[in-house]
Amino acid sequence: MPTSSRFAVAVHVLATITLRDGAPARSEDLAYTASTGAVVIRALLSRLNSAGLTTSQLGSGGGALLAKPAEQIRLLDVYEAVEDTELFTTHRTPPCKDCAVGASILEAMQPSLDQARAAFENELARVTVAEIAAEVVRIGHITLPLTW
Amino acid sequence: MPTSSRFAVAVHVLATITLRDGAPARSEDLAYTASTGAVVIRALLSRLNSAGLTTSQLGSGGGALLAKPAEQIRLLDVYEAVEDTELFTTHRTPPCKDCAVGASILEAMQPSLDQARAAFENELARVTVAEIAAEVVRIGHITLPLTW
DNA sequence: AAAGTGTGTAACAATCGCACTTGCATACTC
DNA sequence: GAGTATGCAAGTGCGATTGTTACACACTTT
Repeated sequence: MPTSSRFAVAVHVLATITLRDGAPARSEDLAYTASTGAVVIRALLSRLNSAGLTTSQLGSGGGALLAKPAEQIRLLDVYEAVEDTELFTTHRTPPCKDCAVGASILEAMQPSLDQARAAFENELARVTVAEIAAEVVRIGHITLPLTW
Repeated sequence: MPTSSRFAVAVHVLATITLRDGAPARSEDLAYTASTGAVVIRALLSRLNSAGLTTSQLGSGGGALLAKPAEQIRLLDVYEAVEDTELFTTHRTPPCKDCAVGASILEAMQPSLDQARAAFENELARVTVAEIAAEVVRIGHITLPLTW
């Protein structure tokens, strides 16, 4: 039930773009700070674009930009844009329908799992990319605007 | 990230043992209701044994038993006994320490991630195996004691 | 004590998703 | 038009999960 590293990297990328304050961020530069490859970042940005969180400018001087203010991007939005898998994985092959327990175990568990997921998502909805970016500035004593 | 079905299967197994009401459950039978192999179940039970949730009886008529009342086994206990990975996965290779954002992004995110995880775990701590087993009985109109 | 039963564990194959890399087409800016 | 940056396809490597076979060990029953 773990997340991929995409979520953490996506938050990293979005915080970085936020602190660029309007200057486009190239995928190659983003890849450098995130210690990964430019193609990985572009795949990530492709998901963020589809979710309406970022846009991309082609050509010289281009790069990634936020599609809306960082204050309006919640970590939950990032999570949903980037994660494919469900928080809870059930039986690889469905349980035996002819067994007393197997026939209803999934239905019996579902409300509890849904509540756990809801609590999880509520917390991610309470934090924005802007707040993460502010924390980065506070912790790292960064002087804005961010170059690299 | 590849996700594990162990948690769902473990709850299934524990609920089944609960409804057996003291009669040992063989790994082979547990494997049948869970639509998997006996060795998979035994590996699962090995973890549950180590966590003090179940015990095993060898020999003829043997099988798995609860180590304590089902009312005292929380879903959180099962989760911790069975899941290896962290809820959030961070960068595969740590972010660039020489970059303004890379140097502090993990520290900046951590409080938020911890809160989400805590909320998630709190919900799992509120439900017991006994309650799941009772739900199975209610939904499936099962007549106790459970045979197979 | 001997036979039968069930667990515990090791070793190996198969599968799947993630991450990385290369290469190239496409689109935009200067 | 030259240069730059994204978008995407294809193939590799890796690790975790799951499934399978095999076998040693321990306990119960007769």
